[in-house]
Amino acid sequence: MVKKRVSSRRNRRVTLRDIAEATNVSVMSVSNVVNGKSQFVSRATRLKVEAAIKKLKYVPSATSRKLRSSQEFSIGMIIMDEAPVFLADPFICLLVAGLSNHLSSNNYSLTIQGVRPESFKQASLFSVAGTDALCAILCGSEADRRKNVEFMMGRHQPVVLFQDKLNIKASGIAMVSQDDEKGGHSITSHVISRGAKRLLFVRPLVQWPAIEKRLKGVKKAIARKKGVTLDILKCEESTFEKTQEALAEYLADAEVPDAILGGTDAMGIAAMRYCQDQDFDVPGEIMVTGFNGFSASNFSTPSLTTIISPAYEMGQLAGQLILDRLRTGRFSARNTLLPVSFKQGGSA
Amino acid sequence: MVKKRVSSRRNRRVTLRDIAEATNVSVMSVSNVVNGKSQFVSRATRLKVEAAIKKLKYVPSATSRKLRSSQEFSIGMIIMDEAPVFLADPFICLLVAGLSNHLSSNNYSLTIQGVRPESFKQASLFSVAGTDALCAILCGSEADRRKNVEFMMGRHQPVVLFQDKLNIKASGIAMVSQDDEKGGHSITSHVISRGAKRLLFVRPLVQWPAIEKRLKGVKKAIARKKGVTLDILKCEESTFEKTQEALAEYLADAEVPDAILGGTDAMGIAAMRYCQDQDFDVPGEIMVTGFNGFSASNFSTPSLTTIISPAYEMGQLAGQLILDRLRTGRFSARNTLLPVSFKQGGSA
DNA sequence: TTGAAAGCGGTACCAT
DNA sequence: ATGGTACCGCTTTCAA
Repeated sequence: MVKKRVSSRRNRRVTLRDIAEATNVSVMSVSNVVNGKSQFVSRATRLKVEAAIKKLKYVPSATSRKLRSSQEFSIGMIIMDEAPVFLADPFICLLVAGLSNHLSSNNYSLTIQGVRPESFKQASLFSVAGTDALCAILCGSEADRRKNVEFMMGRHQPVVLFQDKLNIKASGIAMVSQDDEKGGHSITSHVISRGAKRLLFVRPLVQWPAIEKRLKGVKKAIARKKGVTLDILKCEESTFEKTQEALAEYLADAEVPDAILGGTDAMGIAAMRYCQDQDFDVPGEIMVTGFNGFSASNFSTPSLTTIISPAYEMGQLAGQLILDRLRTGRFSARNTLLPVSFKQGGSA
Repeated sequence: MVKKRVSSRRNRRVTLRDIAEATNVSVMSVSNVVNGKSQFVSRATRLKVEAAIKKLKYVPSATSRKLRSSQEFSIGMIIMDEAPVFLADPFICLLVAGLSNHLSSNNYSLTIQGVRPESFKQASLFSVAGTDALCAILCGSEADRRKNVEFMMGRHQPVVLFQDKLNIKASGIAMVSQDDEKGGHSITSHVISRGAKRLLFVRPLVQWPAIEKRLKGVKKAIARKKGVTLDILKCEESTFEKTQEALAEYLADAEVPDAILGGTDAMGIAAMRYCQDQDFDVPGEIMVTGFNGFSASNFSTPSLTTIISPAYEMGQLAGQLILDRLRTGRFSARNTLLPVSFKQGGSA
């Protein structure tokens, strides 16, 4: 005896079958209508079905489609940060916007999550999200980052890493970065050409590969110059107040630098405002620069000399790489480096 | 004859059944191990299964679980914006971070998407994401917003709206806002108490309900005061340059205002810097204020007098409301208004 | 153009 | 504590 579906059960979701029964059409025809495959459906059937869909308020189940077709149409993005406010940095926000928009226009969705470094593997994204591929921006030591990457690859999904340079020989991973080293070099050369001798690089305590690369560029620019020295100041966090506190402590018993190189725009501006509060003239007595300049670099007086980041484009590019990889089975580029540009402001 | 699963098929994903076969245990026991229900599994079985899981590199399928359990463990968030960079405003970023973190700690994931007003209904989030509930922050006329909300509710999911005040009598919707009217009132009263007579409110062209409420507060504060006037300047976009352009045009043939009230911090700072470039003293000749103050309000000289927004808390609260609603079937609050606070800076 | 049946990979439910 | 089986709602596949 054929089991009859109890269609009167309350609160049951309306399914393709309900539409099929209501219209005396097969489930497949309904499916074809829903998916706009009008080639396989007669006009009469389509109209009948569309009417029933409207009448019964049918909403397709994305999950069922995913399960059956073994595709998630969804990408996960993990943002590692020590602070809970993982979207505080405009760089991250632009990156995510670029990624999200590219995916959206290709009918993919983006699931995001911020995680603290110590609880990376517990991220609910991994257990509950259902993704076709993963993106991440990681901090920490190379060993730590490598472990986390291997964890992601253990999920049998392609991985795109931002702002990283891990040397991993696997076809499932790609990296998208901006040329931080060049940026660090440019901005340092600039202040040196303006006469700075004693430089101070202000950086967050946390190890971000991007910051290390900036610093590398800074050192390279100094290497050839006679009489130019570099101090490095680590700030516990990269907030306005913490940066100023750290700088105050440093200036208490160090010679005043000629130029302060901020690891980010926010740190640069915090430093600049502190110097001004101490009655130093910027850039007359102390030059100050930022990094990853967005609108905020215009907020200060003088405006901040900084390095402009292609963050939005990096997000877009990552989306493109991922979708191509899902289609073709291979990454068209494994290691992309996008150019940055120098922005002259009034602060250096 | 029992159909035997062809386990040699290449590239097939490893499933619970594979683990069950490999360990001579039932599928359910494997499931119970995977879900940590150790109450139902003997130690010996558990160990066997765990070993096989590691060996075969089993990764659970979130989607299958979702389909079977009729829960998505996922919330969607739609951010309506005319600009593609939908995460440009720190208010949105903090809101999203608060929401995401709350959901994550309850093992829910967050899917986000920015949409332009005219393509709201086509958002891929609706068709491909698979969510239990929806959040949104909308702009546009009340009629437009209402249509979009009705569209969301047509998906049979709870909806939480941020910064809105639509009067909708349905149990499936809740609203979470900050007290923008009070904020507008506070900041206006402040500049009036400092002697401002001619006020200029600078706002984006787009209709955000939050901006309308701020303006309402501004007008309320003025209503009782003799000799205080208000002009409203609409900027095409709320970017730095567009704000300054609009202001330049306004000042070309209007009397100089005593106070400029920025609709957001970014607009306030743009206005302030323009005034300073025109050699006006801030706050001596012109006072300037912002709204939704975050770290950027410290970036300017002088720092910006502004209204501090509980954006992160709003996100958290929305997460809490949603999860409660999914558990209990009803919203514990339908219309929440979070307090804002006044922040004294140097600009007014 | 239409339809019937299998099955995606889990969990609910019930029996033992 | 363990196992058998139906089934979540859709798409794939193949036959008509």
